[in-house]
Amino acid sequence: MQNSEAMALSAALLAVAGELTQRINDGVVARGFEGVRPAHGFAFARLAPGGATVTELAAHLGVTKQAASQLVDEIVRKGYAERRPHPDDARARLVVLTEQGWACTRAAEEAAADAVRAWVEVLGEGEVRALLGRLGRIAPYGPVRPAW
Amino acid sequence: MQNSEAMALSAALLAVAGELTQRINDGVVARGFEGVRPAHGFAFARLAPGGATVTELAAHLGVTKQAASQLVDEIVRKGYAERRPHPDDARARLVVLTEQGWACTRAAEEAAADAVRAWVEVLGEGEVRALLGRLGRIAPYGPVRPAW
DNA sequence: AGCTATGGTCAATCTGCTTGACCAATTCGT
DNA sequence: ACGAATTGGTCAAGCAGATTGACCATAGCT
Repeated sequence: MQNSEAMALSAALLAVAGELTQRINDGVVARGFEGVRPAHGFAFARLAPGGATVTELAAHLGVTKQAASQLVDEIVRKGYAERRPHPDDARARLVVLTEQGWACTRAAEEAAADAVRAWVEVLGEGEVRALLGRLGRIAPYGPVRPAW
Repeated sequence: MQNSEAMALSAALLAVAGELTQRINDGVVARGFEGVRPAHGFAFARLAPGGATVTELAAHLGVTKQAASQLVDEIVRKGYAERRPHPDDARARLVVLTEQGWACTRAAEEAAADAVRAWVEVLGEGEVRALLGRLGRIAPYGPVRPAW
């Protein structure tokens, strides 16, 4: 495979990812959740199952814990999450989603589904599923980082 | 297609795109080009054919022309590009890559090819080409923006 | 008990980007 | 042809999100 093809693939991937992020965020805002940024969505995804500590969140987002702490301040101030005492560790605090935080997460899922629906219209459902399967096999572990 | 699947697809796409960006940038740095950020690569891509004005670059990157101008200052200072008078418009200046800028662009292509090669080993060349084809059909127009 | 590692915050600073003001050259309208 | 509006570009100030560094409280190990 030629270098230029690799570059074209990279460019297409980045363009699609950037567009998708934009669409999801716009969709969330359009559903009435103001003051949310894409990074918040990735935080919510980590908090959703059963909450997380600031340090865990920092690792998930690939930033310092100070930055994660600021982000938590922000989503707490906006009513999407709250800090609760950690059940097992008196040093730690468990950050959990509020009901509004859950609602915002559901809105993001709907927005993602809307965006993907546009792809299904172009490629067909089977192709999109195949895309998911292939991406899943090359997706890395490690923190979720901005695409640039 | 369920919302949760759309979310999984989005997450996989973002993860792959983020990882790819990281790898390309690391590869460029490893080839001896210091002080370059991913955004520079996208600027180089626009400048490569025959140069561009600051305003065109701003449109391509989806930022203000002031931000684009700063970025040009930076890559000029680092020796990757230079400002030349515009042949047709005395107000404008044409920003073109230097030889070092071209070398850096080639390094980025090689790094991209390295990253894609890892995918080929997992999926096979045919599948990767299919991926490129599918992404190409859903890739948007418009500026290249950070994935978040 | 003591020592070290870990979770978290406060404070200062940096970087990339935005808004706002402005100048020089071009293009448009009559 | 000539003044008005538009366009290309820079300067300056300020903001937002992140980083580094210092510090405290609790845990865990020996």
